[in-house]
Amino acid sequence: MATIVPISGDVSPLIQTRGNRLLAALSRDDAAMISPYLEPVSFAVGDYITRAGAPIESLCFFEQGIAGVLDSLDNDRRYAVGLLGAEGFVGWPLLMGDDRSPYDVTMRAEAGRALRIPADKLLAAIEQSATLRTTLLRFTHVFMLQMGRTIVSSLAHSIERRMARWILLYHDRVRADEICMTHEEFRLMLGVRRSSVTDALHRLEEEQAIRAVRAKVLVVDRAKLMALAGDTYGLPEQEYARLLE
Amino acid sequence: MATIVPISGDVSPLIQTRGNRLLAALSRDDAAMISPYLEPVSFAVGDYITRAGAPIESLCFFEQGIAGVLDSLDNDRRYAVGLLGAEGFVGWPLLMGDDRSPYDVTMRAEAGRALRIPADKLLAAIEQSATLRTTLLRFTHVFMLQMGRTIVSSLAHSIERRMARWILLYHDRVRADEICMTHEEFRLMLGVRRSSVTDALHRLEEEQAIRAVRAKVLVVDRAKLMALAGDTYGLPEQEYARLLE
DNA sequence: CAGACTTGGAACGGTTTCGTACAGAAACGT
DNA sequence: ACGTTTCTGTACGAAACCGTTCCAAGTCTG
Repeated sequence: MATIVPISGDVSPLIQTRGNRLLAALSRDDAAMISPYLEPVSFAVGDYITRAGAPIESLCFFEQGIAGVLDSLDNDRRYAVGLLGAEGFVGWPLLMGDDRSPYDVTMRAEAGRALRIPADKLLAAIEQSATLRTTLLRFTHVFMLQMGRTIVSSLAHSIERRMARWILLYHDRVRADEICMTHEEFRLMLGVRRSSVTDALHRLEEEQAIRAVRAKVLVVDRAKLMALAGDTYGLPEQEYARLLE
Repeated sequence: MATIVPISGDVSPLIQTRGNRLLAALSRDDAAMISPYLEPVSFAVGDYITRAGAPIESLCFFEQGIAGVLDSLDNDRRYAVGLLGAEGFVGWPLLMGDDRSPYDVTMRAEAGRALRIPADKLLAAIEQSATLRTTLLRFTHVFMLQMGRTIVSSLAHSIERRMARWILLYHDRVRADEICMTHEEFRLMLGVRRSSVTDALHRLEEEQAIRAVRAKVLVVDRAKLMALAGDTYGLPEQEYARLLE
């Protein structure tokens, strides 16, 4: 069941290499500056990387797994505002002059592996190196673009089309066509009731874009998903490539 | 018609002083570094400050007026992803290592006045001063928080409640209880059809939260609007106060 | 003043989505 | 093996929202 399935259709523009892509993009000097402080950590699905309101004590550069960035309303329901994997890191508010995390960040879909660095070490490093700082800020910027597209997507598109987008975002961040996602997981992303998820999944299945089995989604036709997502998918990914490669 | 009406109910936490609040928050040194390059400009309603995809040649610190940050889908419809006024500036992607603007930014509701600085001058300045850089990044961070709340708002709330939120965001950025907003303006923010705006406005009027006259909304009961907006309003504003004052 | 344009109000049927509730199916613990 | 939990499918009426169209009222222009 944990079989690695080759990626279907077009290849995901985001995740190609092992390890964290931001770290891989660093210059030799920048990498040398922070690597002594990087410490490997792992997370199980559901684990919290940060909690809303808590001080940021360290930053995590993911090597595997998917982190969901969640905002909660009235201490009640929670909604995803974004998603990231091995292309990014968690703790960006620190670079933006905030010492607390505004969001819950939790592992989703698959277990995570990351390199963790203490906040003070990284702050010292970006004070020294403008190129390091720029690299990290560029990722933050791309994440902001993703948030922007989440807004227009939720305003303009039906549940089915928004679902296609989220599947793509997950697909980009796993190394297989098999994505572990329960309906409840989708509910978090889409902010809809669980049975609407069921219906939308069935529609995507009828269109042969995916196959859904218990707690899993199989990407069958990536091109079809991209057609459904329209412009709500793609731009942040292109910008990542342009700015960070 | 351009009469200045005193602000009703609780005072807006955002705009109290004249001039740009970020510039006002700068240290003497930081201000001295950039002020030689600041040049006053004005914009009419509808004017573009930046266009999506265009290189960022200058940054604008608003002193008056409201700027809407708009994303467009399939070169067709446009949707607002955020709003800012004299508490912020336009051109933040430059600080994040991007030289192009991802969004259209246009003047809304009322004519604008701003101080403009060439991109290269500002880049040089933030290279010199970490405090200047932090101040500007903090605003960007707060803007990101606003985007996050726009996401949860559009996922969780009805048109009426989302409208209450946008009215508050506008209210904070004008110096009166009179806000110039056509139904078409709301349509842009809410991503709904124009007649839904009409209906929602009527409901808010019935509840005595606002009064709507042609092309204008009068804030009558700010507390009621805040109750409707719930947690989708307030946090970014608090964070602005915490980080920038 | 006359015509053009912008803004707002109302109505239609149709679709999407909601809230809720219930039941079957698969996985899990013991 | 058994009960329990998790995940999924389905159904119901109700509400929200949609696209569209038409018209009235206000504003602007010449």
